Amino acid sequence: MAVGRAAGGAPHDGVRARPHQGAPNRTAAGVKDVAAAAGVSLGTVSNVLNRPELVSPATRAKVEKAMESLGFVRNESARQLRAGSSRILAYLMLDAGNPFFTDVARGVEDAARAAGLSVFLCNSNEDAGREADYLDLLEQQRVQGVLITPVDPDSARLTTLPARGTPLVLVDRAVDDSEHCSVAVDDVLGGEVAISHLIELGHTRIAYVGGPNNIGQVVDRRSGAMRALERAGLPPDSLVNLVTGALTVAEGRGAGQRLAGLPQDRRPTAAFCANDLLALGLLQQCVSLGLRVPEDLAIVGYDDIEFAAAAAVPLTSVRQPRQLLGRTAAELLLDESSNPDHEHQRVTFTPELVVRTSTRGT
Amino acid sequence: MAVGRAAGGAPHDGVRARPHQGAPNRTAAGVKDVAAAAGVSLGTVSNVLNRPELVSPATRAKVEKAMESLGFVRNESARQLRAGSSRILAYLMLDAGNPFFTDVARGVEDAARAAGLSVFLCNSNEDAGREADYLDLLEQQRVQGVLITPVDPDSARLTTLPARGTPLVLVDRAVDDSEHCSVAVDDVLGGEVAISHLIELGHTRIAYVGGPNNIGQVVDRRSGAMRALERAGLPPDSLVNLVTGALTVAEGRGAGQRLAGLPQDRRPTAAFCANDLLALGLLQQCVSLGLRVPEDLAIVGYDDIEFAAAAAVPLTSVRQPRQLLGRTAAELLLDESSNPDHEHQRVTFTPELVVRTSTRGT
DNA sequence: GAGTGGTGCTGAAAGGTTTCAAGAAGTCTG
DNA sequence: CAGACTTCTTGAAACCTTTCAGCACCACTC
Repeated sequence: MAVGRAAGGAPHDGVRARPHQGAPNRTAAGVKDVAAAAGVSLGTVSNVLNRPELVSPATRAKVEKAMESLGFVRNESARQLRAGSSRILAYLMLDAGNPFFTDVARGVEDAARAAGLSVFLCNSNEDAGREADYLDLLEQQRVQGVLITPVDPDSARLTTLPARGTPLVLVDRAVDDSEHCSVAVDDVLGGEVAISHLIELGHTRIAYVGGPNNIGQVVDRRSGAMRALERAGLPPDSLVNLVTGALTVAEGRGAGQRLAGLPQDRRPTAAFCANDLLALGLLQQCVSLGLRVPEDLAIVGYDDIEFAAAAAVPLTSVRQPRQLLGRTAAELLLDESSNPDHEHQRVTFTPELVVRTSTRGT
Repeated sequence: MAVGRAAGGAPHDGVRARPHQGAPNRTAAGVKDVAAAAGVSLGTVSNVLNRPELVSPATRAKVEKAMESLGFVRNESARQLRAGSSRILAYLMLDAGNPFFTDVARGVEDAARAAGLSVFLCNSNEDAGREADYLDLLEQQRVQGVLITPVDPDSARLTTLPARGTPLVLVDRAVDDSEHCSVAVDDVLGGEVAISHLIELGHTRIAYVGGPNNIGQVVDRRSGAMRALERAGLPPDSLVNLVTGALTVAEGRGAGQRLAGLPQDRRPTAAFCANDLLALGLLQQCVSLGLRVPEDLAIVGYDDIEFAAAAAVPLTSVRQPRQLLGRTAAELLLDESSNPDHEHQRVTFTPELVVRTSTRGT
């Protein structure tokens, strides 16, 4: 058994074991037992559970008392097997550690709750294998529907699921097919807005920090950046690619290290990061290596997470309507799973640049 | 149907509807269909699924081909109903938006994955009602076990679940009973360490920012703070309580507003926050209202989340072994659910003070 | 060639719930 | 008071899988 270990290495008061009073674990009471205890039939118990209005108040009370005293807990597997429907939605997130996605999740939860459903969160952690495992699991569970911000938007699984009857809505990712609903923010536009802002401020050598390149958001935001350059008549190599292994603070620090290490005449004067986690890491590392932000390096992030405004230098960022994204996606999913005339839709929101000190200075 | 709305209010390209090719939705193929297609019996298909080594390679291949071509997806409800066991753990988090808990969740996931199980994340969002709903749901789902950071550690549900056969491990909360395993960090000690640090720096009027008071962590960290005062021979009213409604950045800002509004001779010279989210909000607000940190106000946070180091003024904080916490909890849960000789344990880790600019200055 | 052992497959039962057609008891209506 | 409704309750079937005792077959062994 694991033993208490201190954060700092020194052992603390550690483990205290106690006798385990032999698990009662008697097989749980079922509807049958409740029926017997209440002196009614099995069907009546089920009615109390599912259509209480059909049961006379007296009988209902009897049954409910029996349930209470037996500690009856309905077996959801059996219910779902027979009834054929689940009361659960799942949101398969790209990175649960990124506040952007937890904000989206909050929107999902609100919408689901309003419809009387519960939400299970799953975290693929930017790993295609985990994503695939979770999709298999969710399909086997026969959940009502799946919301997903995919690692790989071209995965075959994304089409087989809905083809076999599990509705699936793409979140923060638009796909140009007619297989799914999707809810997204225009990432190309977001990239364009960010870079245009930097160009207006006079920057002509700009780093794009993001990766890996199989993540759609990374690619789209870069193409928006390229579009902005083109529009401004700047050559494509004005954008210096700094490819990261993930969209995390740690990777941002790594990028900062690389950037600060460049000779000053080749170093970009501004950086646009594919998300705020990268931007915060980059910012922190650059500042600690002695670069001034924004004088030596202007930084633009993406997502405008709550921490962006509280950073060492408040971060200019591209804001997305996070909760609305989640709410809308959940609503589309609910429509798809319950409305026979459902039409797939692609909803696109517009991002908005929030300018702060990291580009504009004080 | 929801319509695309721009983050900034201006409509964008909005919705694009496409015809929905009449859902095939043919009732999914079951083992029976697979058996028929492969020309074997039902039991054999089940064996291929669960004990492939009992089936001859030739037959197995036939069956697998049939599964493939029929798009067979095992019905997990039926499996679980018959087999009686789930392959899922759940972690019911206090606040999915707090990076501390997502780090814990990562540790849980790693341990579960190593044991071949999957994890569903649920978010109570500091709401006792939601927490209760989720516990009901999870019990009905008959998950293998539940990890929980409870809103209310004294809730009756926390004892009925294990009494009825669903193992439950408390995370980040030690309870002094013999009903559960628990994994926690010594919050009293953490509070004491934080305040001792401030006292050493000469502070004698210190604010404690945290709430609501039904959250165990808030209470424990405060009693640690009181203990430190006592030890130093300072009167109890050296600690000024600033009660918040939740442990969030927004509430931290609110507290900052209140704090900065105090006349200078009554304003505390230091603040200890019940977590880093509060501390970051407090820091941001105070700085923007013109207070210098740490000169006018020293700040200590709690959790040492990744963003603490990247804050406007890098934050002194009390670090906890987050992933280890999750991993250990999951291991205890697995032991409880599979080892008949399981003994409940209470594992306690030691927190560690990480000193940064927000107290010590540059 | 009768017995022995092993391998691979079968078929029916079981698991806990919901559903539904039908029965029972009670209430009106004329 | 008969008939027509209502209102409740019942019991069996169905959902899809896993499990397990047992059967068929084959290859050996003495």
